[in-house]
Parts: sequence; structure tokens; C-alpha cells
Amino acid sequence: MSDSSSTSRDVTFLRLNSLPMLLEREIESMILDGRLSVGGRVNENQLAAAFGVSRGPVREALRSLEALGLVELLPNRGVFIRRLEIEQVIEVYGVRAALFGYAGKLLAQRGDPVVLARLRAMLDDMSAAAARHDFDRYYPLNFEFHDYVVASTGNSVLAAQYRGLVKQLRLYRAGNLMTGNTLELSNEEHARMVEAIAAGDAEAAFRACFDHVESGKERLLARSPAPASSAEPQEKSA
Amino acid sequence: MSDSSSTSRDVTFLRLNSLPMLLEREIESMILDGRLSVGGRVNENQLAAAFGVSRGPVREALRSLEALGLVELLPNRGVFIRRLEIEQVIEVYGVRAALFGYAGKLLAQRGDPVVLARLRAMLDDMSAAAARHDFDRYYPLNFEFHDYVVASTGNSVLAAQYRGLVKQLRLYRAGNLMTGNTLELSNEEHARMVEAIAAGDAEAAFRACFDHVESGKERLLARSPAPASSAEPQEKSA
DNA sequence: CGACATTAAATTGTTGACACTCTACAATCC
DNA sequence: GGATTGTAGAGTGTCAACAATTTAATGTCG
Repeated sequence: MSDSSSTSRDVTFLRLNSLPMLLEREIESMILDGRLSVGGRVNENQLAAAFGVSRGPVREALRSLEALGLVELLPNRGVFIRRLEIEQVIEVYGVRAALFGYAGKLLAQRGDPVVLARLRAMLDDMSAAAARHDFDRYYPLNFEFHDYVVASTGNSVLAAQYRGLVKQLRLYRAGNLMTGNTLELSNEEHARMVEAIAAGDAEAAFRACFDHVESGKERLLARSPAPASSAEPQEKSA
Repeated sequence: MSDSSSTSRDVTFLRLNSLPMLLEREIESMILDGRLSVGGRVNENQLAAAFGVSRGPVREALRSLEALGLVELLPNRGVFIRRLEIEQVIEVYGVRAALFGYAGKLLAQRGDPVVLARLRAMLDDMSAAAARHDFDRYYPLNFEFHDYVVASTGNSVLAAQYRGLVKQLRLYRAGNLMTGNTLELSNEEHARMVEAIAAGDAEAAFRACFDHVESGKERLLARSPAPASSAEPQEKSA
């Protein structure tokens, strides 16, 4: 069998992409992009028709997304895009802080100069964007910075858990945006993190990383309404 | 409306138990009990026949279990009970330590006397079992103790993540057992944890809880073979 | 005898159809 | 008129059959 043919490419493609997996990723991005509105209901028939497949694979994809905490399955009622209430956001932020702090600790203990150089480069980019109050540039850099911290620890479980939590946080009404000088404040915390990691001070790195996420939570809470007590997912249409 | 009828119970039962959810829980316990051997392959037809249902609901249940990290789905090849290699066990232990440390920190900060009393009671029970070297009694108490720590923080996300990791750890050949005086050593660490929580010392509580899990990892590594480099799931039959 | 191609069996992937449940609207009764 | 009951529609739950792929077995050639 000649493996250099286009068939080989298709095979490797299919090895990582079964139909339900593809649908899972596509629906996930539809949720994260806001194309499926939070709290709204998902229609299996519609979704299947839109992708040109039957309902079976769609249902499997939705089961995966349920386990990831992105949708909610109510028997005989349907699938709802999960809505995070402020109380749950607080819980997620706490766990995220614990994981991020652990990541900082690991990096400080390892002291990999390559990782450190990369972190400093990213920090410089963010500083430049922060100085210009260029939020549109800062935001993706900030995201990339955090993701690199957890990814470069080499602990794939840690990275996976962290990423899952970040995804869930987007289910809280889209207003996770920074305003005013929070941009600079945030970046000063980044600097402290990198500093502690560079110094190989595991304790300080943990605290800097942990506190950074906690500060983010505080900034979010500061401009959020008081915690309500409603918890039921609501039936509003997409 | 009178909700006290027996119908009401059935309704609430069905609200939380669709067929795929029931299957998911059943298959999960089959895995954790060892009735489905780690590394083995799962046959959809067999499983569906055993439960007297069709393959659809079974496949949905397996998708959920994949997201929980209990099985592995290889397109066109089948479903395999996930096998954890020692490297992954180490990673999971690390994350578990971070979460457990965070739980201890939260409990110390809260300082709930009811929780504290419960912890002390459990600690006493474990001490008694440890003194008698009664492992069969100690093991479930130990499990319950840890679970209560994360559950009583009130952070449901934290508890869910922690429990997921504990489940995954059972996918490493069943030898998570304690031997010799590790029982007493372990319980001394429990005492330190409770002490720090009682003192309201968040820092010390974090360290005690974190170190306790790390110690568990060390105890496990001490009697494990050297890390191999094979990672592929193997095809062994159930 | 071993390696390779071929064929058959077993298993997964996907579909369309049917049964059941829930929701919304209309008709009926008090 | 308001509440209740009945009924049609929409949508989910489950299944059995068919298609596609992989795996095992068989036969063939060097």
C-alpha cells in the first residue's frame, strides 16, 4: 500500500476526528462564540440538519459537552446551554486560583530558562499593549500567557483541568472584560509572578499566581450585581 | 398541588435518571469495581445485550465516561478502559494535592465548629482503627475523611474535580493499598491537618493538606516500578 | 517456512423510523 | 370569566437495520 497518497492523510485525519468529536468541537465553539446563547435551548433536529447528519452523533457530542460542563441535559426536556450564576463563578475562580498557583509553584521549582525567557517575552508584549491601553491586543496576549503558564508545567492533567475551567467561565454573561487601569494592575501582577518564578521561590510564585486569579475574581465581583438566589436553568429560546 | 404522592417520587426519579445516565453510573461502577479490567476493550453489543437495551444509550454513556477520563474512545477501533501509567498518576496526584490543599485552606479560613467537630470525630475513629492495624476499617474511613474535607468547603466545583481525580487514580493497577506503619504515618498527617484547621491557620492547613497528598504519592512511588515509556492503550480482552 | 494478498467475520458508525413525553393551544365546564 | 380538561404539535428517547471499517483467518506465492 502506498502511504504517500492522499488516502493516508484522510486516515490520520479520521483517527482523531470521528463525527461526534468533530461535532463536539464545532458545537463547543458555537457556545463559546456566543452563536448559541447561554441559557438557551438546543434543538437536536435543527442542529443535526444544520450539520447534515442524523441525531445520533449530535446526541453523543452533547453528552461529552455535558460532562465538560458546557451544557445541561434535562431528561425529556432537552439540552440547555449552561448558564453560570455568580455563585458558581466564584467557586470556579477559587479552583482556578488553586490550580494556577500550583502551576506557578511548579515553574519556580523547575526553573527552566527557556520557559522563563518565553514568559518574559510575553510579559514585555503585554506591557507594551498595556501602556497603549490597547485592550484588543492585550486580551489575547493575556489569555496566551496564562495558558502557557499551565501548559509549560508539563503536567497535562493540570493544563486540561485549568482549560476546562476557563471555558466554563465564558458561560457567565460575556462581561469578563477589563476596564480602565485594571489592565496595568493586572500586568503588574504578571510581573510579580514572573519575578518569583525567576527567583525560584516556589512559595512566592504560588502566592503571586494564586492572588492574581483571586484579584481577577475581585475585579469581576466589583462590577457584578449582588448574588441572587435563582438557580434553575431558564427556558428562554435561542 | 399535592406532591406527597408516590407519583411525585417517580417523577423526581426520572428527572435525574435517563437511561444513558443510569448506564453511565452502572458502567462506571463496573470499572471501579474491576468488573471491567483496566486496559481491556469494551464491546458495545455485549454491553447493550447485558443491560437489555440497544447500543444508542450505551454509546452515549460511554461518551460521558470518556469525558470523565475513565475510558478512551479510538475511532473505528472501540472503547478501552483507560489505563493510567505511573507518569500520569504522578500528574494526577499533583493536581489532587493542589485541590486538597486549597480545601484545607478554605476550611481553616471558615472555621466552622460543626465541620471541625466532625473532622475530629472521624480522626478519632481512624486513630482507633490505626492502633489496631485494622486496615479494612481504616480504608473506608480514610476515604470518607478526605471526601468530607472537600465536600464541607461548600465549593461544589472543587469537590467534583477532586472526586473525578480520585476515580481516575483507581485506573492505576489496584495497588493503592497501605502497608505496615504507613497507616499510622498517614493518620499523624491527618492530625496535623485538623490541628491547623482548628487553629484557623490557612497557610499551615494548606501545607498540611498538600503535603499529605504528596506523601501519599511518595509512598506509592516507593513501591512502584521505574517509570516505563510505553503509553499506547493495549488490546487485551476483557 | 515466512511474508503477503485475499477473503470472511466481527465490530463500530450512522441512519431513519417509531414510541413516548412534554408543551401549547383550544374547547369545555363550573 | 377563570380554571380544568382534552387534543394536536413538536421534540426527545429508543431501537433495529444498513453501511463502513477493522481485525482475524485463510490461502497463495516467493
